[in-house]
Amino acid sequence: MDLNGLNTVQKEAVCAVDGPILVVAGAGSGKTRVLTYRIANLIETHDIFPSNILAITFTNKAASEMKSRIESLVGPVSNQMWIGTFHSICVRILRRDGEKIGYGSDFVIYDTTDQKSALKSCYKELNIDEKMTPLKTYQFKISGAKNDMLTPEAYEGLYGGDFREREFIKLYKRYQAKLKQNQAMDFDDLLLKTLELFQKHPDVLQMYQNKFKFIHVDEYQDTNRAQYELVKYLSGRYHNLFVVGDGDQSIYRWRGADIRNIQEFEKDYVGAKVYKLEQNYRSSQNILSLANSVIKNNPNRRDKMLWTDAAEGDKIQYYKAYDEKDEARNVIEQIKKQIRDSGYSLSDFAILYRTNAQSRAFEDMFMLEGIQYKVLGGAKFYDRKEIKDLMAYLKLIVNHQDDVSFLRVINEPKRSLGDRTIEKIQIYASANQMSLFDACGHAVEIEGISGKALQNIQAFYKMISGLRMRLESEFVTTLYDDLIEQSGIVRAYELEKTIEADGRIDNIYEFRVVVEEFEKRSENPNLRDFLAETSLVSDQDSLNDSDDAVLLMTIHASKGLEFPVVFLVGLEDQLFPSFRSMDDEEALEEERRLCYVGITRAEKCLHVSHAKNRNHFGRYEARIPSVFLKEMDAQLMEGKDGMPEIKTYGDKKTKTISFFDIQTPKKKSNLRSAAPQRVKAPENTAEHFSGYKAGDKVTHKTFGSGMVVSMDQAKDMITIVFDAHGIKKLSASMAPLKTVD
DNA sequence: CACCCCCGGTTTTTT
DNA sequence: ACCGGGGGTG
Repeated sequence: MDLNGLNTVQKEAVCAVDGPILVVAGAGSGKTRVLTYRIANLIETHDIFPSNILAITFTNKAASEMKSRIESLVGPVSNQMWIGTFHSICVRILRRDGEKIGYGSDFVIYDTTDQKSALKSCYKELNIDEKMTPLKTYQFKISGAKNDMLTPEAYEGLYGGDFREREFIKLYKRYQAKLKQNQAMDFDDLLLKTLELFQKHPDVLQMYQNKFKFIHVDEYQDTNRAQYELVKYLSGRYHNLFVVGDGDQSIYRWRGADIRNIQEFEKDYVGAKVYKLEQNYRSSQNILSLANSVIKNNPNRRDKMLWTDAAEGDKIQYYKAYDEKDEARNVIEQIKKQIRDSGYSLSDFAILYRTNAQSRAFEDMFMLEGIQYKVLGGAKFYDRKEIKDLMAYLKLIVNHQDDVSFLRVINEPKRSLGDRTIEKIQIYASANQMSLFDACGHAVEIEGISGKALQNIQAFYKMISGLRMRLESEFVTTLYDDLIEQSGIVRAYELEKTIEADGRIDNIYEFRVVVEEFEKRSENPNLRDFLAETSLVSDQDSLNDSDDAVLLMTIHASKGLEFPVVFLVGLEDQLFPSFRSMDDEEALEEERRLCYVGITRAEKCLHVSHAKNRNHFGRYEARIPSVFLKEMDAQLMEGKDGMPEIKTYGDKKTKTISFFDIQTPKKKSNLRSAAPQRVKAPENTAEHFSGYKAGDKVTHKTFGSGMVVSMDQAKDMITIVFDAHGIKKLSASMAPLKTVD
């Protein structure tokens, strides 16, 4: 194996074979290279069977890229190895052995919309009022419980004593029962049910433990508790676990990711070896320095300092826009200028923003100028009504227990089957313990259904059953064609004769291309796998290198990607950082990491901008610049208006690391040796902790009086319940707190 | 009983 | 863009 293309640390990490290994990989430090070479090296130098290797990536796109890179190094034997996202690997495991925990191999996956529909039925059955508690509230709460790995029963054990939780517990139980009855799992269930399978069936677990002698996890900083446990289980026999990640790029706390998983890896896995990749191969010196000037404001981080051999590069281009239209106009002006002067092409540019809604202004302007662009995420193709309807049809064909999909399509297109008729079917189904679809097979017996309604129900039943019978023997594309023909969905849109309906028809045929591509690519194409794959696509998966278009996406969606020129836009208070992170230290730190991720996507040139005014929910509002702009080192920036004026009204001057501090390896090593002492010295904060204990009454400058609930000395965090502001987590050493006697 | 039109509220980030 | 509710029509 030729490892000459790797630097010393990369080589060391690649060549370390046994035991737990953590690779702390800063942005752009070549972690994908390390992962691929490590796996290729296992196969080629150490004669490990590819079937004994598991690799977990963050997106399906990353998985297929890694797959083809490994294949180019070791050849097609690599097909034997398992590589995919946590969710897709769990699906694979559950298809095989799910029946041991009550799920057949034809279970379907519910996305957030399906989840809402299922919840809505539960609301109805339990007489819960949507106006009192919006669906979303309980939807988040269920996901939160699942992120903490709490089944309804476990949740009840913990909180059952609280009468305010009773409704939720009832709902959560009903929801899980409904999913099982429908033979459906939501995203969180894919992980939890796999864990349940491992817990209840040690033989299954053992089989996988023996199989996966070498396990790899990318983006380990964004694993949640369930994923952590899965990895722990799977690596339980051989302990050959190779994880790669960067605490500074942890941006999914809100969906349960726990940064402690990476921070405490060495504690969790005794004898772990740690390698730090600190040389950046992606960005210019200026971009890197800017990133460092922002991220260093996070108090709780692992010591790490990225450096590069690259030249200083262009200064960061700063622009203060009048409003969001002016911001978009400037971006386009800059793109045109750089294409003209520096020979870039459209696909070299990416526009990164905090929220999907921000894409609008840019899209309008690109459209006006006739410039090719592509928006990742946001109003997704798969979110269109007609695509969701077709997906629901396909799910119902695969799994006729799926009442949620049934309800979605029974009267789409219109079959004169309204609320009353469906209610009658529901009553019959629940009285006879069968699915809504099966009840349609007994439609003649249902009282009050006759005439046209009866005929339509029977026709629907016949159509779906007919398609189901051909599931094994027919091409997926043939089934799809027959479905759109027999369901009459296209015909109904044709009759509308509107531009809107024509657009929907186009989408239906575009979706056929997706089916076709799946069929070509799969070894054993079947509808079940098509649905799973389609349900688990991420934004990045739709990325196509051959398109020459400017890319627009959220910073979250840009994770793991890189672009020659990046526009980081909308750097405004309340927007980025988000207004939701204002009261919460940890959330603010996560926003800062997000900013760091955005900056480090850029290779050669970075533009940052904010608008003084912005249309927000239809209101034109004055905006103030983001605290992150304040933290950026002004010496690295230039702009039309000279230096960003915001630097002058910062309340306290933040120390800026000028790029001289990290430019030479000498200085770098100073920083590296100095910092661990800071991290390893909780004594510094111990006095603050000795001042507090749980139950202490305290006052806070802003939040008023409250009581200490708990403390986390390692993280310097203290949790307090304030009388007027609820629970807050604060920095114990920094927060303006006083004890009250 | 089903269907259509109109109107208003909705958006942090996502597998 | 999509959904729900309200109200009118057939």
